[in-house]
Amino acid sequence: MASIKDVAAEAGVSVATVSRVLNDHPSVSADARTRVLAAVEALGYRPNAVARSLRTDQTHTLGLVISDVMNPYFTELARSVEEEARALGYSVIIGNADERPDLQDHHVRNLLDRRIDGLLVSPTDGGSPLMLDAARSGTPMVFVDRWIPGVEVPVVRADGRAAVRDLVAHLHGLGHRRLAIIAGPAATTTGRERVEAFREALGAYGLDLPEAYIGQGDFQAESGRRVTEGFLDLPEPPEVVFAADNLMALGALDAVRARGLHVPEDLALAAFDDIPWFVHTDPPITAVAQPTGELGRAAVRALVDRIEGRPARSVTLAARLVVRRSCGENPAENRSRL
Amino acid sequence: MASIKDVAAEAGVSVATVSRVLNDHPSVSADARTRVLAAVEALGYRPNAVARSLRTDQTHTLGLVISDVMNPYFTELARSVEEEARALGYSVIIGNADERPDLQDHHVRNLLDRRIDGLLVSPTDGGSPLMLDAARSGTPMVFVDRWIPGVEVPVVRADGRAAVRDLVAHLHGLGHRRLAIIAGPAATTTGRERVEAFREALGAYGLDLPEAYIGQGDFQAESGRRVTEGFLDLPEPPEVVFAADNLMALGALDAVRARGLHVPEDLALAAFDDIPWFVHTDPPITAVAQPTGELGRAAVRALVDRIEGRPARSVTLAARLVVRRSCGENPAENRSRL
DNA sequence: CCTCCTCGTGGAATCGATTACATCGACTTC
DNA sequence: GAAGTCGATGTAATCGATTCCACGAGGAGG
Repeated sequence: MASIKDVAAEAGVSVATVSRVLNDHPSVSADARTRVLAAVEALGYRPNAVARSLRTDQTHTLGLVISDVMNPYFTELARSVEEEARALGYSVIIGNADERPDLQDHHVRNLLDRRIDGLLVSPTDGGSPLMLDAARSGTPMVFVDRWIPGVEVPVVRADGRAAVRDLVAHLHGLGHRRLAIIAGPAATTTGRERVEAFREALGAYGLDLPEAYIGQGDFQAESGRRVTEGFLDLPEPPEVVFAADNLMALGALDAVRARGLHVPEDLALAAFDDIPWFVHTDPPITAVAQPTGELGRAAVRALVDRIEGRPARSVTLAARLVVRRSCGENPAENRSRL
Repeated sequence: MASIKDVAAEAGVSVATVSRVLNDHPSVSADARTRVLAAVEALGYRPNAVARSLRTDQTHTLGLVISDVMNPYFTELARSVEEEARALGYSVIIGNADERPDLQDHHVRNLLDRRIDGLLVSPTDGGSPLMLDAARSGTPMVFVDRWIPGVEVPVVRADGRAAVRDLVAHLHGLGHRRLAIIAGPAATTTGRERVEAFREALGAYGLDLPEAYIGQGDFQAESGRRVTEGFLDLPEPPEVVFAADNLMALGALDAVRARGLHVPEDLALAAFDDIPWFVHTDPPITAVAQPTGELGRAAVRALVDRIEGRPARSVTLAARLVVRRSCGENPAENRSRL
């Protein structure tokens, strides 16, 4: 592969001049510029990004470590992150932690070794020593979706509180009184917050959330299935199950169906995170929708602000309720909604 | 951030010795080794992967350019690619082409500039000059899922021919005679092949595939919807629609439902590519399942073989039919299948 | 005892870029 | 006409690693 020296030789100038042309530095004669450009063209020269990064100490690369690529929510997040990053002149390297702290650490270390300019993380757990180090050591960092309390890092996330209140109002309006939740891991902020928001919203209607109605999931479909089976085995099963993410909702749907029961007649179902597939399930699933694309874009903007020396602010966007048919039909409510 | 010089100073040895310890070169005294290791620990030193890559001309990184990350098939492929690569000591940088040739080129160029060790591509189109160049220029390369005919690059893919025959047998057994297909872009191999396999299988039953029953899609949901509407508007609409990928099947489902019609009573539906969500749609969708994970792993193994100087072979794995309820029920067939 | 290996080690070149500094000619300005 | 300025260019240092080569010490073999 041709290097800058080959180009310099071909154009009959020094490597410094070639570099100047390539980085369009002002003081290069028109003549030299055209000769260099011609040589570049002739040799099919492309600058070596590795060498450039070593010298400039910038990789123009962002690292994104997410908890689970197979989860459509994170897929969409990753996509919007890459789009915005590209628009700002950065590439993105994605690391999939698969909800495993050890894998998360592996990716963080790998990205740090590659000297990425900044790190976007949706932490799987409460914060490994490595992550805390990274945050302190000065690598620009932004948390997205989930975060680690007590760490001085901007957070970009959605607040589901209001939407969960709307959801509970919807459920209450449909006559449901025994509401259960499939929670996410307590080690994650989203895992804890969603339970809290749910409990708080129930409180507003004089309902409480008994221990038996809090199932411990791990954001994967299988746990949704397991927890739902537990609920159905209760002497007094809940009337509604609220899954704290989309995959666990899927598992819940499975569990209900496996018993020959139906949603919403036998058990109503709602989920946190809206995804395109929820329109097509049987029945379509009512969900709390996060502004996923906007989250990804805002996170990248915040991170690039930090990288380029501007102050980065935390951002919180509102989630909203999308009513479909999985909790039952109410003639008074808007039912044209898909 | 500490460099190898700092470690050398701290340990009282030369940088050469530090490097030897780090790459466990045999001729280093036990004493020097422990002193270096202690210094590494004390300084929290991590080798700079950028510098290392510049010197060794290896990045231990694979590039993966896929057509559409939001498509669950490719998400799963990407996941298995990353897993296998990690097991073999490589990282993966994913580029999402979004079915756009210009974006595909952008990513290929970017990855080449970063001097990745090898490239895994599922080409969006028939082959841009850039891609052909890359293939010729010696960068190890492997095509996965889709490929470009006439280019000397190993291909790892699934052969759906037998499964499509099984599908047509299934449909024929259910009494369907008017079968239509929503094809993928003619620029892609999978787009063309699936139509061919379908036509061939129909031929075996004395059925043919009229032009009117071949709808041109682009592997995105919206095109599935549009084509299906076209089919439904035909004077003699088909009894079955076979979508050449999962997203177009989703669009087809939408279109049917939007007219107040039902699958499979009014129109049967089958898809190429099986995904977890097909179990949960209404009705569950019959699909040709590719061994996606195995494809990803085989592709990585082939690519790493090429990178490390071993010969790489093309691999073709068989797809299989998964019967669900979207084509109608047949008492004679296995219906316990989800 | 001398020679020849082997082992452990350090010095320095190298990878491919960027960039500070020096140089040189031409032009302005008094 | 001398001094200073400015634009275009080249030389060489530099980034952080790896690795070739040289060198000295110590042991084996004759």
